[in-house]
Order: sequence, then structure tokens, then C-alpha cells
Amino acid sequence: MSEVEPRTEAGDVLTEVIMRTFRLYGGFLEAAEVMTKPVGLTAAWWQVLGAVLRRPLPVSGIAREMSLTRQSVQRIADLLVEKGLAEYLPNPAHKRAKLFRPTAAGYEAISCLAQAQHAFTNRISAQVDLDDLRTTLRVLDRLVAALDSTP
Amino acid sequence: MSEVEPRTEAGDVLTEVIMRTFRLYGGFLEAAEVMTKPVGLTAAWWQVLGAVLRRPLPVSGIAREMSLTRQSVQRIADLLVEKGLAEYLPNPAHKRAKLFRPTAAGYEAISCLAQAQHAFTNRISAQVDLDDLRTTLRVLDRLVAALDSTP
DNA sequence: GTCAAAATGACAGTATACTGTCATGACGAC
DNA sequence: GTCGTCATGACAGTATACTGTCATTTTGAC
Repeated sequence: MSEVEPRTEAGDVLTEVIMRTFRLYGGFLEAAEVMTKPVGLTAAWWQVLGAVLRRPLPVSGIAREMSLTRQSVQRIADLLVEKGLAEYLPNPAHKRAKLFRPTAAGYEAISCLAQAQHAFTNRISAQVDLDDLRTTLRVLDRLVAALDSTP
Repeated sequence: MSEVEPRTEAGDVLTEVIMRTFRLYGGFLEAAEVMTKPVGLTAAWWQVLGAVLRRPLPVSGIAREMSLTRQSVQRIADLLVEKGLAEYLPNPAHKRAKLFRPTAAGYEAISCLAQAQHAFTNRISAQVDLDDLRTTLRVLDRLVAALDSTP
């Protein structure tokens, strides 16, 4: 039997952080569903639409930006087009990779959501210390980087 | 047109924290899949087995503890029993709610995973400041509480 | 210019977790 | 003890994201 590597104190804390991350993921996702429901969207649709607010992108580009698979984004994008919230444009630079962007209805839905999102984040963030929240963001950024650097 | 509520500075930071939370969820989940694969488990199985290491629980009790639905946990639990990693015991206190617990094989799989998990959390947590990590845990706890208190 | 490699979309299949519904067991008010 | 309510498991259906595979388009090495 080989030696058992003990967990460092930092490792213990990180383990707790990971468990909270899972809880928060579920909680934030649920909050997003609650916000999007009245507008006729879902959290996933919101996320995809939000990625092309500033400029059109091909589906594969959205996927890269969001760290999702092409296939997942493609499915949502097709649904959004079907619902009239987004559209495909011919891409002069690439015959297959059409450009994806919101329609006027899509932009309107997103602006309604911005309202709800502001109210939500303002309310929740008021319950924590701002400097601590900044520290948290910095730590999470470091953790994302640490995960990406060692796949 | 009604007034547009602006996002506070804390709200802005929280928005960034939420996006990192989604990224980290994906990253940690992937890391868990990598760790569980050699042992013949999945991340979800690991989580369910881990909930009954110390004492048996009925499926609905596990679900409550993990903030998941009964149905999701039931499906995993049945799979674990099918694979011989866990078993159902008669519950003297409740005829329907059988008690769920790991078998010897289940405990062995979990102890293998503990090894990989320790190495992982030790390595990742070494890249952040310990006090900052503690602050992060405290903030995440507050956020979980804030979400739970206003459904 | 040619051709291999990578990118892209399309299609199929799987895992996870959710909601909704129903029947049955447990529990408390009375 | 009875009855209404809640808890629990079972079953069905949906949403999201994943992997794998294939054909087509683009890109880059030569």
C-alpha cells in the first residue's frame, strides 16, 4: 500500500469552495430561469443571445467564447431563430459558417432581462462586503486559470 | 417607459463572480470526471456515494442534503446498486424509504478517489493565497444563504 | 496549384437534472 | 380509529450539454 497524500489546509478550504461552487451554480441557474421565464426565454437562450449583442458571430465562435461545444450552441441558436429572436446572415468570409445575431425582438427581450438582472445582482451583492467580493472574484479568476493551465 | 435601475458597483462585481462560477462549475466537473473515470465511476455517482459514507440514508434524504431532486438521486442510486457499489437496506422506521449505503466495493472506489482528490485540491489551492481563499469561502457561503433566503 | 489538416455544420446517441403525475406508506389532528 | 396531508418511490417526458461520426469548406504547408 502506497503512502496516502494528506490534504493541505488550503486543499481543505478549496474542497469546501468547490462544494459551494456547485450549490451556487444551481442557485444562479435557477434565478436565471425565474428571470427569463416571463420573457419567454430560458437561461441557456439568454446566454447565447448575450454573446452576440455587440457583433454577430458564427455558432462555432460563440461556442469557443463560452467554452461550450459547437453542438450545444447550435441547438440553442436554431431554436432562437425558430422563435424569431435571432437570425442567420450570410458570411462573406465563410460559406458554411453563417453569422448569428439577435433580431429586434431578441434585443428587446435582452433589455427586459437586463432590468431583472440588475435588480437581482444589486440585491444579492448588497449582502456581502464589497472588498471581500472583489477578493472572491480575483480568487475565482486564479482558479479558472489554474484549471485551464493543467488539463 | 419606467426608470432603468442601474447596477451598483457590487452588482457589477457579482455579475463577474457569477460568470466565473459557471466556468468553474464546468471546470471542476470535468476534473471530477477525469478523476472518476479510472475507477469506473462518474462525478454524479461519486457525489451520491460520498453522501452516505458516514451513515446510510434514504434516497429522499440524500436529495435533500445535496439540494437535488429525489428523482435524480434515485436514478444514480439504482445504477450504483446495479454496479454493486451500493445496496439498499430495509428501513425499520419506514417501509418504503429503504436505506442506501455503499458496499465494500463502493468504499474502496471512494478511497481511491480520495487520493486523486487530495492531489488535485492541493495542487490547485497552492496557486492562491490561503487567506484570500478563506475569504472566498466565506463570501460564497453568504451568497448561498442569500439565494436560499429569497427564493 | 495540390493536398493534408483543421474548422464547421449536421446527425445520432448518452448522461445529468429537471418537472409533472400517480399510488402507496407515514403521520398528525380530531 | 379515521381521515386529510405530507413523504416517498415509480414512471414518463423535457432541457441542457456532452461525445462521436461524417461530409463539406477553409486553411496552410509544400
